[in-house]
Amino acid sequence: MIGIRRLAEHLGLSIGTVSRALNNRPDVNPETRKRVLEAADELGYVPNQSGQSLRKGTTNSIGFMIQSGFDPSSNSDNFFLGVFDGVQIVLRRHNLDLTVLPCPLDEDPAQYLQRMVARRGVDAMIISATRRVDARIDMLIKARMPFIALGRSTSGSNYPWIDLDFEGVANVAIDRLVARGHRRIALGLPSNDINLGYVFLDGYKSALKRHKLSFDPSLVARVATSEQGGYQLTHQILAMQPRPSAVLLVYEMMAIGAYRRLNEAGLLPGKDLAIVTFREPPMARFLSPSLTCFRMSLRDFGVSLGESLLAAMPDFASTYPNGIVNKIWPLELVSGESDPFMPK
Amino acid sequence: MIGIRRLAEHLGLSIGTVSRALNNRPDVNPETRKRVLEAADELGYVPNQSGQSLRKGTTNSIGFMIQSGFDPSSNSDNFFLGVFDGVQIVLRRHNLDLTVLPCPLDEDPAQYLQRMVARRGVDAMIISATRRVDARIDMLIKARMPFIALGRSTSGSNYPWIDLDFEGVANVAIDRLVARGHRRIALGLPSNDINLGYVFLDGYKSALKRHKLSFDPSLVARVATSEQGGYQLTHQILAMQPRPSAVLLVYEMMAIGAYRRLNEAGLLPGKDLAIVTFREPPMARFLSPSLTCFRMSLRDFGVSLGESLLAAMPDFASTYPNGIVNKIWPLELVSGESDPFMPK
DNA sequence: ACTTGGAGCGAAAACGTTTACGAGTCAACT
DNA sequence: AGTTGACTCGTAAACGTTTTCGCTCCAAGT
Repeated sequence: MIGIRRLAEHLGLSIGTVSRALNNRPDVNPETRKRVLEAADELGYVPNQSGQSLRKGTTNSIGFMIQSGFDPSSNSDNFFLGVFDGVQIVLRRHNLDLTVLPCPLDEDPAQYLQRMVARRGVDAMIISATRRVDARIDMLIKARMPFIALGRSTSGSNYPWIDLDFEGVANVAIDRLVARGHRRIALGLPSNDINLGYVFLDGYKSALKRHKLSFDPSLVARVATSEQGGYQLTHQILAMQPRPSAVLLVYEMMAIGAYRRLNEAGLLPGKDLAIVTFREPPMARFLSPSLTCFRMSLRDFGVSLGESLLAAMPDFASTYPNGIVNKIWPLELVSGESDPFMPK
Repeated sequence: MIGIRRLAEHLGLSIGTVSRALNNRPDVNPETRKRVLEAADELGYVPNQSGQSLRKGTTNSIGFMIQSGFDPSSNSDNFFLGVFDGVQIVLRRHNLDLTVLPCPLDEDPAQYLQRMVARRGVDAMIISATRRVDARIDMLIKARMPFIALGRSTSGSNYPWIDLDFEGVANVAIDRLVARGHRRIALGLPSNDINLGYVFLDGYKSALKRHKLSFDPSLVARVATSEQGGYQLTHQILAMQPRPSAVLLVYEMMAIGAYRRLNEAGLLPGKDLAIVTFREPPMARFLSPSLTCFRMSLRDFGVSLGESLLAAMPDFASTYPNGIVNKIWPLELVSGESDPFMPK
């Protein structure tokens, strides 16, 4: 493993000059710079991460915190793998590396993040699964660590975030259901403190209002964001009098549970209960009837996430001069057969 | 952000003593050690990662390389998230952190790994999606970086790996299919160089041999490890004369495609073609008929992975004195309805 | 009383970089 | 001819730790 010292000796130069050559400083002869770069390549010199960041106070890597383990509220498909890819497209352009930090299931997310931030192992942070009140946000602001949150929160005041368009989706979904004759539309929300539950509810309410339908709190259920939750929710719906004719689900896995409960009762999704789900589950097209849901490009989303993060980092403020950006990511309707026109 | 220097000043001690106190060295008064620890806690001192690893040559963090992006041959989110959790259970016991390194889709995995290793940002590596001949293995050996591979390979000679029991699964599956009357059993393998394809084929062959069935190469197809691949494979099977009565698929997503192709042809999985799949897809129970497949505990697997890695690290050889360990992880049959007894 | 030894601590070097500063050379200008 | 400035490059300090070495102090042994 070769260091800058041996590289300099090999070239007959001082380590200072070699360093400047490698870092594209102006005050080095183009001739020598070329020699240095060639030698570095030949000897396989790679700067030592620790030495570099100790001196510079910067690590050239970005942390992406996720929760590890089987959290049923996590997405069912390759959501993160897709997003990582988009983020990296942006980061690689600036020689930044992405390191994913999976918070163990049994550790408090804020404490885990605290540890990671204090170690100074990353220059900036992406946090996911944002809670309605999320201690991590105040913490990051206080620690002056640039970050972006994947999801809005009521914590903090003015910080960068990017979120999916839950309100838009709720509105489009309700519009569609109403147009198809539905009036009593149930809503399945997550039972935990994930903020999207609140935003989704807002969209649901405002859409109802536009259609001059009254809001009935008994139609809103907060259940586990899993197949189990969907099963249980559908069980409740079947017992309601009068029974809702449609249900809007925020998590795709819930739809699977809903299908199962209906099948068990000898009922048909789309016939006895219309179902619309938020994000497209990977098995959407293999469900029968096909599920009406919403679709997004994970890679594009990741790219946008990366760019918004860089805009929040002082070192890149010149290339991404947007400052603090808050963005709402749109989704596209995938029309299925799980919510046909209501039979008379 | 407070460093050891200011911590020492605050205590009226030298930084050497403070460091020794924090690191549980013997030559420090228990009284002062207590004072130091309390002050560190109070002032929120956390050692600077870069300084520490520059001096010690060790980073206290383990890298887990995965492929980011939508590589259908890679496992899904849920697989890795589950494994991460298990790995961390072990690592946290030794104050090690897990950092996941997602290799961008468009970068050569070996080069990416090279970069990560040369930067000295991690003490050891876990690599996944092992190829039959995998440049990463020789590279890691040459760089003297402790590692474990998730999957066997023909590269290298004696290195730690842990792999799923593909041969066992293939044998159990074939036994079951044969017992149910099937004689012409097709096999769906990945088209890329992932090693499991070869191992799985070996298991398939040896099982056939045990049952004194001849091996027919025209029955094994190498297709994309995706739903598309399964669709295409089933398409081929339907055109065969005589048509195989069963198919054994190595990737769960293939089963989805198989179901779809059969449905399109007006045929029924399990009736017109028996289907058995390797690993349980998350939607296994919602397929109709339910899929016969194999199940494993991701967390337990992760724990074993973590322990085997530690055994390969010189610093932990005393606590995990197994040396280089190669392990085959068993899976459990989940009996479904997709491969019933063959009708006469 | 003198040595021995251990316990506890401070001083300083070292890890691999980057960068501020200064020194040297040489051409161009006054 | 002397001054100026641009262009290269070397020197050395600094980043925050850990660890080796040696020093002091004091108790215990001779």
